[in-house]
Amino acid sequence: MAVTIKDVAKKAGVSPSTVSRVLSNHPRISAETSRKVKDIMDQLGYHPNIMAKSLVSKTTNSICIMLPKSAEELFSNFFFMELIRGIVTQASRLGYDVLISSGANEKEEVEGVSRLINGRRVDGVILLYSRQDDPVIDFLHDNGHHFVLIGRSEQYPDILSVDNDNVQASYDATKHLVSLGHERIGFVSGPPDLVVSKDRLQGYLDALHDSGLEMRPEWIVEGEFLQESGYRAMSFFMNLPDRPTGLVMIDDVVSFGVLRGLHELKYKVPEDLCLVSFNNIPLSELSTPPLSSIDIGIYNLGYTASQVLIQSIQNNNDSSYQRRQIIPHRLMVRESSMYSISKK
Amino acid sequence: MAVTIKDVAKKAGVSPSTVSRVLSNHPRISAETSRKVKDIMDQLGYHPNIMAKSLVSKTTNSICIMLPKSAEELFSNFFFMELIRGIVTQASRLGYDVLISSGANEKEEVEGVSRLINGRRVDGVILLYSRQDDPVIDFLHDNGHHFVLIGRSEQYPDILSVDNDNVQASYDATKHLVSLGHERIGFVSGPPDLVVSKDRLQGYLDALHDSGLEMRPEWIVEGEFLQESGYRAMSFFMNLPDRPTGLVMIDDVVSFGVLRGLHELKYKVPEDLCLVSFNNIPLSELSTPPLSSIDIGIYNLGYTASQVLIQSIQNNNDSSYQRRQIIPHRLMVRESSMYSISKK
DNA sequence: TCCATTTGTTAAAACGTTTGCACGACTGAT
DNA sequence: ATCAGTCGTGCAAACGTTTTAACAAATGGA
Repeated sequence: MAVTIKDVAKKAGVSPSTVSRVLSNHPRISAETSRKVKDIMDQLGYHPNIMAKSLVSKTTNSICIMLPKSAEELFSNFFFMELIRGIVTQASRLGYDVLISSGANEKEEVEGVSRLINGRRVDGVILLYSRQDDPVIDFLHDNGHHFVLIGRSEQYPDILSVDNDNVQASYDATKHLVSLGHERIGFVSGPPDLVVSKDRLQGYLDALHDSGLEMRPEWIVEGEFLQESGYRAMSFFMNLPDRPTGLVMIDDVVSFGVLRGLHELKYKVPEDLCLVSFNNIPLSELSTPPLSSIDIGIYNLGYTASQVLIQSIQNNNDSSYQRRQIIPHRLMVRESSMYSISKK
Repeated sequence: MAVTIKDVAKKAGVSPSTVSRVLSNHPRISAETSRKVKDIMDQLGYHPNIMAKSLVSKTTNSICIMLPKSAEELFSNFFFMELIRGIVTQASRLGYDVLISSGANEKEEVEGVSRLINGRRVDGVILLYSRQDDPVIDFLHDNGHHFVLIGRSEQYPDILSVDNDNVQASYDATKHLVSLGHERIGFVSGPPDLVVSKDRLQGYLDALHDSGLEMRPEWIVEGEFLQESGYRAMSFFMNLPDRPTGLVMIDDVVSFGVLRGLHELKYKVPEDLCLVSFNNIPLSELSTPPLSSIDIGIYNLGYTASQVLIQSIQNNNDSSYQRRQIIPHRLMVRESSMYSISKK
């Protein structure tokens, strides 16, 4: 019923092979034949059957995104949506389709990816974030599949990855507060099994150390990427006898929780507490007060991940491409951190 | 190199057909053979080639989401992410994969969908929102493809769709303000070419009419689903000689713009202006003050869309399933609208 | 005991492409 | 005129499945 390459061939009076060659711009096809076949193709409304093509070429021209089970909890939705936009845009530009896979738990995640990869439905996988020990990474790595990690893996430092320099970014954020005269600076971290939490904590520690500032364990709290975490952290900090005057936070959403709590308790930002956080989601510009935040180039992360993955697929890994791409970050200074501490 | 059905067959000492039948639980396969073949399958690590399967079965077990060009502008990111989660979850439960398609403009959108549908890569399409005249809908409808619209089409009232009763929802929101004694109620709408804008405007008008309240053209403004729109609407309203005391807004993000503007101008919410909006994104609970909002069940919209589409694909449309599914909404009353007007 | 049915399996065709090989028709240098 | 090379095209095999038709063996009712 659907029009196939044979229908086109018959009507054009050529062989199916010729039609196929027209399709792929084979050099040894005469301009005349090419034009004639092409005419017939859109006259009949021909569309190549992608499945048949994949079957013989052993390549699917599609990649998949593994959406972690807890996408709704980790980071903000903006983060994922923006990442997906970047991925889809570049993939589509390079002629690749994007599939979304997910799973309710790690086992399902591996099964899903395995089905797609082993079933030859996708050529490669993009992993959206990096847990400390990720069975999906194990699976992909051990079986030699193409994949790229958005983030960093401690276990496999040599896999393809796209990441920010989170240590440096956090260093910058902390130094920004230091430069304003803050000497008591706290840190609100994320789940400890995420590499990004470790890196950002490290940058904070480095900055304190380089600035000759005191590091106090009670000024460091862990949480989730949720407003509640920020809220809790805030009330913890504000009840401390010797509380910090500045805070670096792992994610904007967490900061919103802090902001909300401070507002409820009638504290003033930035006068009572200066805030700097990460990710620079659009709402951080619109909170009261607007939030200083590190822009990590989310779209760019996704875009580059597509780029790198597809490059790797097409060159079958033997490219001289950088194994690890670093997307630049940039501190956006806004009102929430615009308050200098005068040294006494 | 990859293990195929033939490898399994050879090792098990049966024919490929038998292996295939084991795979599909054919009734006329002996329990013994079945077990033996299954053993060999996971001994060899066999995974069926989905492409080959699709080629002969003429069905792909995947659907695609058409992500509109302006996903980043329309509605909030939360909206899309939540929709996608709902879609992917239910699709995966029903054994379907989900592809994301997008395009920089309407022409590219049609091309993308056409390539996927005509190239037999997907069995159906989910459209994420409804413009007044959408060439993608025309294409899918005219060629008899399976698709479901999240939203409503005025042009094709009989297509499969999943939607809220936006007229009623907006009616409820407006009536809520009326019940608090408000008599001067404004409305901030979205782009006029979106059906959802029309419906919500209609509900607002109906409610005013049923309550015997005055409708003033200057109390209705159009905008985008952006904070800026809310900001602009706010300053327009507040400069009116006879300004409204309550506002119904098409989207939470717009409300944030309004909130921000009011805060800058030192107006108080809800005392100076009561606000009710739509979509109930998580942040609306966390704004200052928390925002009254209509929860439209976004996840449910996506979930149901998958359900309906796949049902339609599998029954080839001749099901007795409702053509149009309505997802219930619910007004979440919060501080932004908790202020009664005493009639003078 | 015989025929009809059921049961378990196989051979082969089909799905719609791509591609290596072959081959005839030119071209142009000898 | 011959030969080597190039050009344009076709044949047929291959990709990994599913499925129809066929068939041998087992079963069982008369």
